[in-house]
Amino acid sequence: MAIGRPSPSSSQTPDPGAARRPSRARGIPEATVARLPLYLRALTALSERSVPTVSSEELAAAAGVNSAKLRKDFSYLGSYGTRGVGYDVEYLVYQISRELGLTQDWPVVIVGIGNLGHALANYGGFASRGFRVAALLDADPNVVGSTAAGLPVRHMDELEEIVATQHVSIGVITTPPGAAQQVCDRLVEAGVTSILNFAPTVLTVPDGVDVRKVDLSIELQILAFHEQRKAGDEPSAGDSVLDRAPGPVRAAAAKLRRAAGGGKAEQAKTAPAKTAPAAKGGPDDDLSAVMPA
Amino acid sequence: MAIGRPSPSSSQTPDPGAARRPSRARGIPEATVARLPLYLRALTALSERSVPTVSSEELAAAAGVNSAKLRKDFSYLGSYGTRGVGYDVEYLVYQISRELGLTQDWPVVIVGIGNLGHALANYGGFASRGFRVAALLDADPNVVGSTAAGLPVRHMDELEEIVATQHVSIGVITTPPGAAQQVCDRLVEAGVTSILNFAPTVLTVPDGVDVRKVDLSIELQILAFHEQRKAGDEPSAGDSVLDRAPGPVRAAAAKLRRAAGGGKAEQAKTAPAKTAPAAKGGPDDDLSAVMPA
DNA sequence: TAGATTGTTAATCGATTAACAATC
DNA sequence: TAGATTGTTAATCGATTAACAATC
Repeated sequence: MAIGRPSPSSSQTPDPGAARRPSRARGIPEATVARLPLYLRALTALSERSVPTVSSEELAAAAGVNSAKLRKDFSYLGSYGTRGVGYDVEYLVYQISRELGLTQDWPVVIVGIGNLGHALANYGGFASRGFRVAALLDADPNVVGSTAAGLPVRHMDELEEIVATQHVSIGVITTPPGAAQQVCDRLVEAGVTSILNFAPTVLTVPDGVDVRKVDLSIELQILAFHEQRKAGDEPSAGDSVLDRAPGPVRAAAAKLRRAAGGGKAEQAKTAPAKTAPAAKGGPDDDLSAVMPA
Repeated sequence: MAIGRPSPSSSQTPDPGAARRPSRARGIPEATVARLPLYLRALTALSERSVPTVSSEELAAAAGVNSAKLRKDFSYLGSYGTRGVGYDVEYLVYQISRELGLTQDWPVVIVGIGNLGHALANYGGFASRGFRVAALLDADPNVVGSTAAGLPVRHMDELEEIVATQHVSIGVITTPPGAAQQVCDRLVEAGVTSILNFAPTVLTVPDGVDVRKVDLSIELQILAFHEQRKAGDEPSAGDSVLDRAPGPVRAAAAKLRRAAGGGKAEQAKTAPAKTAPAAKGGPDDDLSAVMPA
């Protein structure tokens, strides 16, 4: 039960782009890339406090990782530290910023200005690091024309022109799930090659387009999984004696359950009736009939 | 870490293995747990279309993963498929739901009712799968008393009572970063053991408490990293000939740069002047002086 | 039965970590 | 110099994937 579970990729993105990209751009591992923003944030805080240098130990603590990992991560960027001394804060801020591409301007469009779109438009961290909201877009005539975060909401029809003239390469999708793929297609068609998806849908994109997703409900479900196991009386699924039984016993047990037909539905009271071919027992079935006492 | 909440699954069979179970709950890999919600979503869609069975190939496509991975994932749960046929949709929906703990009710508190808190309170996916907003909380007297998503915003002072009486074990933090750790401490003290953090801060929690974070600005920075490399005109950092040079050459180059003192600032125009001890050149320095043509 | 598809194996790949030589 | 701390190595761990025997 690791504390923090600073989820190497809280990103929760199975990185759809990674497969076809020259495996790892520049040889920097994805896991390392995902941590660079964390280091940068910690370094920025140190910088604001005018701290001149920091050791891997201190910086790692601030970023919530261990120091060996941090040093390994930095080793992919180059040798930016000084043995016996540590890292120069300002210098490292600059190097990581540059590595992440934050020394340039990234115009972004947000599509779907509902509650979440509003929240994102107002998000301070947006503008802070090179990202700039180029436009807010919505398909709903009732929303178009209103303002959010001081910007007018424009109609989807303007998408192509905005992307082209403002050189937008990053799009944020905050539409309802039903509209997400369609919006995604249109963004890609217009020239956007990186998409941050807040809609709970799997997006299909052509090669060369990166998608990352942020999914509240998935995060909550992962928490629930672990929470369920803290409570003490865990469901026994998959942890029954069956799991530790030798192969032949398991096979025999499965066969018996199949023959019996309805054992599972009995035990798991709210389970749907099993009518289809896959009606096999899971490992949490009552196996008292076939297991030695 | 044990908290006083009703046993979530008291109807389950006793678990003889619980006592000696290793830390990783049930031996299901984290990566697999993180994908279960994805499978569940795809299965739910199939269920709504009354599709009775699905093959690993079809389901994998719908979830955006490859089928070998899906079958491996499912193998951790048990044998819920039928060779030659596939998986029973309804049955699998139930099994995964139960595995994730979604067959029980999860009351959740949201702390910090700004734009994002509002958005989350209104988020449909929240209620859909066992999660229920038990309370909205804020410290600002101007916000307290207003309503969001039909619920009254209550004062932080009520936190402890709400958590205790409603058996809340999951908290969502949508406060400004400066308040996040303090709010987190208070949630933990009150008995919350799972936290979903939207504030851009690293939270420190005691053992037994899980934290997951959702961080827009980190996601954007990761996209920017990859985007930068698509553009074609990559910065040369870390990709210079130096990286491919043999050790001795690198060492010599570093030494020379150190002696020269200001080489880097020249080349990287916006780099901060290097004044501190760690003022070494990075791999993108101009090395023409020491590298063979 | 013949065809289809699962569940599992084993090879591979990538990420983490402790330890320590290099070196400031 | 002596102490401190990096950068790197190597061991380990965990995740992915293709392939295929088992079996419906």
